[in-house]
Amino acid sequence: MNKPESIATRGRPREFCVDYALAQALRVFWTKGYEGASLTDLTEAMGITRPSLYAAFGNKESLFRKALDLYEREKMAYVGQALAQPTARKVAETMLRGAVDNVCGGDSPHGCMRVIASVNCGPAESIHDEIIQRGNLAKQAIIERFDRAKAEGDLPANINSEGLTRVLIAFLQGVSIQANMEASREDLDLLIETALDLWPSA
Amino acid sequence: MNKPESIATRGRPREFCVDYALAQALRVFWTKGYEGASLTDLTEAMGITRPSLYAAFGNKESLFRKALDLYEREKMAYVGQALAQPTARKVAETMLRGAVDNVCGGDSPHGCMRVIASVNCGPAESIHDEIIQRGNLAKQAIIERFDRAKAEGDLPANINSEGLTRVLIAFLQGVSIQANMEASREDLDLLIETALDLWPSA
DNA sequence: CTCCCTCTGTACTGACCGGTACAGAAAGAT
DNA sequence: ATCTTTCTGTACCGGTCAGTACAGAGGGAG
Repeated sequence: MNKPESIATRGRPREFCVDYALAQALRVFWTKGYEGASLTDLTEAMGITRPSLYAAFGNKESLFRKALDLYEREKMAYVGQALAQPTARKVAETMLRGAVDNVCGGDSPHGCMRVIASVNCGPAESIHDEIIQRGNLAKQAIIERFDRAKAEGDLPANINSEGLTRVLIAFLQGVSIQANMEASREDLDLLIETALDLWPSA
Repeated sequence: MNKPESIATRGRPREFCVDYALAQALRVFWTKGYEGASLTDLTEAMGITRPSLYAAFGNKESLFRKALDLYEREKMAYVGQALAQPTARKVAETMLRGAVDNVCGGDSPHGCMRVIASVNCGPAESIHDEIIQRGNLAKQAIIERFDRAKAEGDLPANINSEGLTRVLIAFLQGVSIQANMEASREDLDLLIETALDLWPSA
């Protein structure tokens, strides 16, 4: 896993695996946020030196973006699965359980990387903006899914889709923040079970 | 407001008002978090020099603790008011409206200082721990209030008090995070109105 | 007035930050 | 073998961080 992928190129071949290094960088950013992760933290975790990092990933900010891409691709697959569920309740349930799994998963750090990074991005304003933008895309997708659910009759017609979406997102953010505040898996399960008890029925 | 309080002491009198300076420090910590607030940010906002800051407040961490005390004393008074409401629904409503007011209040920054600081405290682990501890105190108070509500019959008996408390806290954290992600007051009002629609009735 | 005490601003410390210049090493190309 | 290209590690850059040494200023006490 930690070896090059060697696609026959010129010059001295890279001595580390870019994907593995990126995965390690993701772990660091995930636990410490953007500002909290220093280049020393990153290079030590990735097992490479500073110039190698800059040659392979550009700079800290573009490394973070690549790590965020990886995070959304691998760790937030449950969002897509959730949207594909047949009912609004199943959408919420899949998303909430996915969030808890994501946050409690074995050696994984605590909290959602997007939430952590949005608060902890420091002076890198563009990162904050990008996270907001990505979040708004997801929010829109959920709103449209709930609109469809209302049309299909598995959500009461008097429900405000955007309001319910913001509530669901608040639950997800609650999972993230409470996990970051040392809530156990049982605590988080209790949170989402109670949340699902409150969820509107058709 | 920016003048000393002069309680007749020996030595050269302090030339600034400690309370005013602390209020300014609170604004900086609130907007930037613990790590994000540099001593330069703080001293400029407080209108004093570094040695004055250290003489009056100890160091950055103890200044933060004093600012956090001030925050909880002045900006989170609505929590106590909420707990004194006659019904569980009123408790939740008062708390949610207070949170939105707190986060949207005029020149005030965005997001709850405790949420921001808990994520953004960096290597100062003791601050993280202290915030968790203070949060747990509030959580326990809410749990007990909901237990009382169940005994008084204004909350269904089959409700799990701790679960409902975690849900309410998740709503509050959602208000904070979504405010930090540039949600408008209308957005936050929509969030809490929908949340209150879901709130259990007796 | 002189002594003492505490605050004031200037100017500094060592450590760390993100980022890079440079020389050498390792591969393909010729 | 030599050239070119790209990666490697060392050692450094200027800037900023939290924190402080020091001398002077301004007050009460004697």
